[in-house]
Amino acid sequence: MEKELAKTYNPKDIEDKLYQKWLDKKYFHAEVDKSKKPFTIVIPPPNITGQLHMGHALDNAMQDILIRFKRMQGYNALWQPGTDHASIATEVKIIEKLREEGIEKQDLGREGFLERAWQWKEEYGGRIIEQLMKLGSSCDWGRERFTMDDGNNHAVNKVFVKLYKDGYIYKGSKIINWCPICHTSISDAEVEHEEQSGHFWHIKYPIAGEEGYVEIATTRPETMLGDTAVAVHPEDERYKHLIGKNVILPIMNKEIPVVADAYVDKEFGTGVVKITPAHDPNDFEVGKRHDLPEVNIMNDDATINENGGIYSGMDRYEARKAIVKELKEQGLLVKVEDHSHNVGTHDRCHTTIEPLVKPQWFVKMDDLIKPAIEAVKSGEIELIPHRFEKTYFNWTDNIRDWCISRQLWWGHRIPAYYCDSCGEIIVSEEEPSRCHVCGSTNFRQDEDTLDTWFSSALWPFSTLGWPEKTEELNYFYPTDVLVTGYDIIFFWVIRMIFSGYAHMGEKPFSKVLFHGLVRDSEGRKMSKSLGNGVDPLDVIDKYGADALRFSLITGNAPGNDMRFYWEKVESSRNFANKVWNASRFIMMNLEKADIPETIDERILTQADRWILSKSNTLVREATDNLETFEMGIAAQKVYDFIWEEFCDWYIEMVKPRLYNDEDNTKVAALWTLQKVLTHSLKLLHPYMPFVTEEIFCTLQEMTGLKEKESIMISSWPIYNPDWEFTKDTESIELIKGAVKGIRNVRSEMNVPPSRKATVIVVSDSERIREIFTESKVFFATLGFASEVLVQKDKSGISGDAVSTVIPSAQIYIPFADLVDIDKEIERLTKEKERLEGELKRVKGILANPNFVSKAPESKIAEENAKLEKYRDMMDQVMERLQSLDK
RNA sequence: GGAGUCAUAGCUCAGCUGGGACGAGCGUUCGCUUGACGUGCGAAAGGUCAUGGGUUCGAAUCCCUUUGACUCCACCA
Repeated sequence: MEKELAKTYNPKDIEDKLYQKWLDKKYFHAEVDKSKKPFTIVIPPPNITGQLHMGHALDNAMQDILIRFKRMQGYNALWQPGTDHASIATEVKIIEKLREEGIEKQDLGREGFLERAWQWKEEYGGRIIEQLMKLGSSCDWGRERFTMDDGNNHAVNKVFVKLYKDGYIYKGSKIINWCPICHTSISDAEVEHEEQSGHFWHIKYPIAGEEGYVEIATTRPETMLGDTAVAVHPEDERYKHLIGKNVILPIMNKEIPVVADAYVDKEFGTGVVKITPAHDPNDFEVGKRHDLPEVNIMNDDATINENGGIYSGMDRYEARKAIVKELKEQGLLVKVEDHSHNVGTHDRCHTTIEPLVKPQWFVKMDDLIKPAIEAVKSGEIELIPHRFEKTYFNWTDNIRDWCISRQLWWGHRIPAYYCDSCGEIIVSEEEPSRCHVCGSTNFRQDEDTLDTWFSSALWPFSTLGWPEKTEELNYFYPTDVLVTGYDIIFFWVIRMIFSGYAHMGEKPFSKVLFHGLVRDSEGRKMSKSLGNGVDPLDVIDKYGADALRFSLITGNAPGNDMRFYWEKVESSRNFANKVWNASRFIMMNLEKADIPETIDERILTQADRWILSKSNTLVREATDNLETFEMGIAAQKVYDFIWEEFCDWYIEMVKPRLYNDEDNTKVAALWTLQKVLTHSLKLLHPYMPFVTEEIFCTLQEMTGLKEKESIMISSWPIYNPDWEFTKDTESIELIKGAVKGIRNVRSEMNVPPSRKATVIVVSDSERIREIFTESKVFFATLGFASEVLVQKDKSGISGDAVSTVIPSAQIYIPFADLVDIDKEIERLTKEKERLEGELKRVKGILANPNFVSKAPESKIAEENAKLEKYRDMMDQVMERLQSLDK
């Protein structure tokens, strides 16, 4: 034997070696080949600042499973990899690092900062890729892309200019979400709403020129510095008389009008609302409707600016306190109530966002989104599981314009240029040479960069070469499946879909497969602050990538969150070890024999045909499950088959034949072992690529059967209709039942395997007797029988035997000295009661005229067969009980 | 205020389009140096499928109610 497998499976010995081999052989590489059907997945590009976490591990394991499966099926499978510049996340990290060196971002200036950022990218950008490799990901690394590489920059600029020219991108002063810590605007999708307990301050605003006042209630008293009106509902009888009059804004001592607007809820608060158009999205709208001035009272760091009078320079919360204090002193504070309300925070830093009016760039969404809605509605794009369609439509139906400008440096700089002399805005891919209005040649490029999702929205086609008309684009686009977490439906999935239609005229992918979050063992989100994260690399180090992958995709339904358990990884590792050892055993036997590629199928035994049949069914089912993305179910079936049917039953059944050189069916056993093992390894390969590859290669070397030099390029097993051996399957299931019965009896009586005994099978059916006669040998190894007698009647069986009943046969084991008649009666009585229950159920259902008339025929036949079976068993139990009674 | 998910063995979860829960892993109990594997083998205990209704010959599975847990969306000051 050239190669030998170690006694226990050690992933560390083989994983890196095999991955390197795959890379060297370029198995991951896909070339355009019109003779083959493409299957394409684009990776959700991980962040360059990122460390591999469990979410990545799950996401990539799923993609790798699909890609490997399709590759083996003969598709030209491309898994397109790459990384994301992740503008704000990266910029924040770089700023943190600079601070450690005592440097502020501003000190470096834009150029200097970007230099550092690229350095960072060079240093860390490759790390996450190496980590993905550890998982076994079969990405076509030669095609790796980055959202800020030249091609992507080109794509981004082209899209921006095109959308601008077509009127979909505009610049406008609107109220946006401002993060006072990150000093940038953020989109609605980046705002997280947190329930916070706060207060409701009731404040008097005196009516100008007359006695009295109105009482308003607010959660943010500091914004009153920027109030430019108060509003009441037009139909509110209490305040109708005030409409058109003025009130005096306390502290600022300025007159502001009372306007009528239906936005005001009469029932809520006092029914009078202060209007601060520059600092509240609703008020902004009201302000627009009533043509109110917008008074901005805040700086970018959320301190009060010069418009805030004496509060100028104070932080927003400091100012709040001071203002409340002042109102109290002036007797204008009516009361303070506790109040819990939703506060918008930045999803990155969790700072309370500040709505501010600022000039920003937006994408007009109402028309662009239409094809994206239609695609999912019509089923052209399928979301799996379907329930996410509701989430999807919830967002698309309430779509708002997308704020795409960010006040950051790391990212795609907006390709808009301002003429120095006349201020004309020129949007173009290249810096313009002269102004088309005034002829000036001096321009200033817009300082802002684009939302990081602007470039990722183009990912499915930009990575394939767009805007160039590459043959890759032509061949691999649209891609087949997108695999991602449900948490980025709004950020990414929707934007890719509308972008695909807008720029390619076609969907970016046909299916989106969503998975959930990987939580810790207590169900909490894994997070840095909790310190409960589990590093996938640690898991790989301890148990291997195969075990990690397997444990992540089994035992949970698609789209559901799951918990991480070390125990589960361990059990997956044990499974890998099981496969390893079964293979080792098979190879130990194969090496001494010469197995032909095909054999005369007439020498196959019942057991051989049974396992071939089972394995054949498994091929069909596991393939079907994978086709419908039920990976966990497919994996579970492969696991059950290998461990139970193949290892615990078939291999054990076949041992006597292997140890007996005289047995002329030995070659059939070896042939079957090899065949079924190969099929099993292939079915398992997408989940456990490393262990299956190692075994497959060793097996090939040993047997000299050179199918392929790697399992990952071998062909996926195909269902063979000639291997449906129904009769043999029934026979073996009967034998299994008998063996189980014997083991049960022995175990209950505490008879150790070392004590052999005669097994007597009694059946009046000739067919049953034949089955048992052919399979006598199994009882020796599996049921610890010294000899097996198969007979028609009970002659020679005395009362002091224990027995077990299976359909159409009775099995006796004469343990003369051990038999405790009372115990035997007790056992049989228990069995009798069980059968009585079954019979009652079956008889009941068959006696129901509605069932008999309405249920499908097959179901009725099934129930009739059961009835017969239970009756037969019952007869035997009763007979046995009577014989013991004497 | 909308929407969604979950509630099945001690624990974590599977159970697809309705047809007996031979459910899975871990854990528990008992027994095994069976010539691949103790990361193993065999046997066993353990569930009125949250609640109350409905549809059906038949419901863990479909519909509604209630309770409890979670998540997402949302401009009620």
